[in-house]
Amino acid sequence: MDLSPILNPLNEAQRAAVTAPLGPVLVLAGAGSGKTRVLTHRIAWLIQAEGISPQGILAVTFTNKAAGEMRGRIERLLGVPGGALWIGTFHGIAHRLLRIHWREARLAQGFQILDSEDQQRLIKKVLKAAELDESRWVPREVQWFINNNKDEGRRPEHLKDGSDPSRAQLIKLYAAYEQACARNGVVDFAELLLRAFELWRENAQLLEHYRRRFRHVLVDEFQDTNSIQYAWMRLLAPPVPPGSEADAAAASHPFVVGDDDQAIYRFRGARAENLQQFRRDYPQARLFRLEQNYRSTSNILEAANGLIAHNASRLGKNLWTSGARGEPIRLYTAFNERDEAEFVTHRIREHAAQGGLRREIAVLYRSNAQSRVFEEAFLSARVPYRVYGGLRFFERAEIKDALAYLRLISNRRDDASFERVVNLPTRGIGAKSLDALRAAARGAGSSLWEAAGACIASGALGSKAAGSLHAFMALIERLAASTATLVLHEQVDQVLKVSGLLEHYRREKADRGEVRVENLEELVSAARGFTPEGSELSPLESFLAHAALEAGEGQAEQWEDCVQMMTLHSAKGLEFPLVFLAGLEEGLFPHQRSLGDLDGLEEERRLCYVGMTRAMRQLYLSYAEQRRLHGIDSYGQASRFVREIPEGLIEEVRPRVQVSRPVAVGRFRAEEPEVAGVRLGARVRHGKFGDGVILNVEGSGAHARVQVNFERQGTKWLMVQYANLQPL
DNA sequence: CACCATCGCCTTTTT
DNA sequence: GGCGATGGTG
Repeated sequence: MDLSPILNPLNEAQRAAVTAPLGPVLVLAGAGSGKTRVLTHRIAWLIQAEGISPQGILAVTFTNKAAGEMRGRIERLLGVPGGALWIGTFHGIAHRLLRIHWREARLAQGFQILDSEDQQRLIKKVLKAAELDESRWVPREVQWFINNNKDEGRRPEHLKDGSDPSRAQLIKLYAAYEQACARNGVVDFAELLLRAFELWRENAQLLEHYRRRFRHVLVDEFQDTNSIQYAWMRLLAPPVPPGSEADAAAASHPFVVGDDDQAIYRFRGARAENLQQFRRDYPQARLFRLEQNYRSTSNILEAANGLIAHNASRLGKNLWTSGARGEPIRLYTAFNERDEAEFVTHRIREHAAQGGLRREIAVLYRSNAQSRVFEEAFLSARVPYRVYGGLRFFERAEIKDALAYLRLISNRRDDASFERVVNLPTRGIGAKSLDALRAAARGAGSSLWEAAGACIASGALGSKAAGSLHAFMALIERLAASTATLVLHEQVDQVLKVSGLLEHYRREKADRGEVRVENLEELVSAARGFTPEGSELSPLESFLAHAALEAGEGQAEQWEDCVQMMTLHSAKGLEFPLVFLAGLEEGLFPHQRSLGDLDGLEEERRLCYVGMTRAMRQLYLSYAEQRRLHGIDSYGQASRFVREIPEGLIEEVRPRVQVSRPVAVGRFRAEEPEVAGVRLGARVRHGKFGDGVILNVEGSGAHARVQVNFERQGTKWLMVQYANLQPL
């Protein structure tokens, strides 16, 4: 067999990792060092050189995008379809297992998946049922508590309240939420993982089956695994205790690849320590380091190295490149966020004018909300762009409405879907009737659907409401029966029409409704283009699971040459010749919420590192001195990350004033504030409130307002015009 | 019960 | 700026 296509493109370190003898392997791979290449070539190597069947290989990634890419690369490498390989995200693979073994996992057949919004809705319902005040028990926090415990593998019965009454309440809520999920036949993201773990832990035979089948488990982005994912992998590929070499032939061979400097998912329970844990659990593991970067110029790499060196908790490595020094990193200090967007637009047009492709360009930002200003600028300058993430297709309200009908058709017990559409379009089933239904369902421990049937039969509802409800139930039953024989997209189409949903949105006010109708039509074509996989599910069920697991990227148009816009998180694993890293301001990036804690700050720094190392040839950094966010203006300072980049690598771009040394902290334009003494951070005296410090400035001229933190009175918003502030 | 206007709240990142 | 809760009106 000719192995040269597998081995030739590799450098020495890569080749060593790819051809490592069977046994546990840990690859520490820096940004741009060919991590994905090593993973895919290892798989090809296993198949072609070691003679491993593709069926015996399980490859796990974190995003659907990465999974798709890996499958494509392997197919190209081997020249055959990689259908037999199990490649997917942790969630996707867990889902696949649970579909096959729903009985053993004690799940409902045809269980459905909650996305985080669905989960939050359900939590709100649980709170309501428990008659708890949402201001005291914030749904987000309850959600966090539940998910966090699931990510650590803890069920309510494992938790101790430590005689803390509010903790005790949270534990109760967790338990109540679990019951609600079971009643409704639904499963959230964290549950997929935990359930798949418990499935194996509690079914020795099943586990044995999969251990025999998947001798080769490859995990990408290992620094982003959480406790339960690690435990799951360890269960599948258990460490061989020293001295039991006799079993070596039957051993599993985990091959994990990661980079502690790119750990950016701590907020959802990821534990970068799993890299070290792996070395402790698999002491015989071979360690490979990939430190040669093939992506970026040395300027960019040095800057990124310099930045990340400010993190204390690192395994440590030194990325190097033999490539050219390249152009300096450019820093643009924008007047405000619109100026920032215009600057970027301008540079993009220059790039295009010189024959560059727009798809070579990425605009990266910390949070999705920042995309809007760029979109507006690109729109008016007619720069084609594509936004990744943000409001995704399957997360749109009208799509979720349609999916709720479909879910109800495939599972009557899905209360969340029931509530969502029982009165949409309005059919005379109001809050009162619903209250009665909920009470009945709670009393009987049944689903809303069952309670509805019972209430109609017992005459517990008014005759009008009972009639409407009956009509609704008949509609669902009719749809279920009449569409059962249709192909998927006709099924979806029928549901949209017969339910009245399409008509409802058609009648909605002008443009808003129009977009929604278009989206609903898009849903039909999505269904048309959908190929169900696996035989455990009906096409409809399969489609619904797909909708939850893969929220679907926004408007595609992949063939068009577009500027790529995305958050730093979704940029991981990608590379672009030209990168704009925007919004580098204290409070925005690093984000306000991480300023207080060191671990959070280090994660933000890694995020910045990830962003910088996406750039191949050119990197632009920018920040705005004034930014309007959530409707209010505030003044910002350059992010500390800018200052942490070694001097001499950055060149400041200043169309108005030439300043050589960048980023003096706390500097403001002299001409900006129009009222004397009204500057951020200035001390002022007020006739009534006493002395204070200016925290924020909003508006200008006669409408200018300032937020002042008074020593005695706390913070207040004042009209500059009337406040008569004395600068101190 | 439906519809509309208003107010007050929050606001990171993803499967 | 966007959402849900709330309250008033038809």
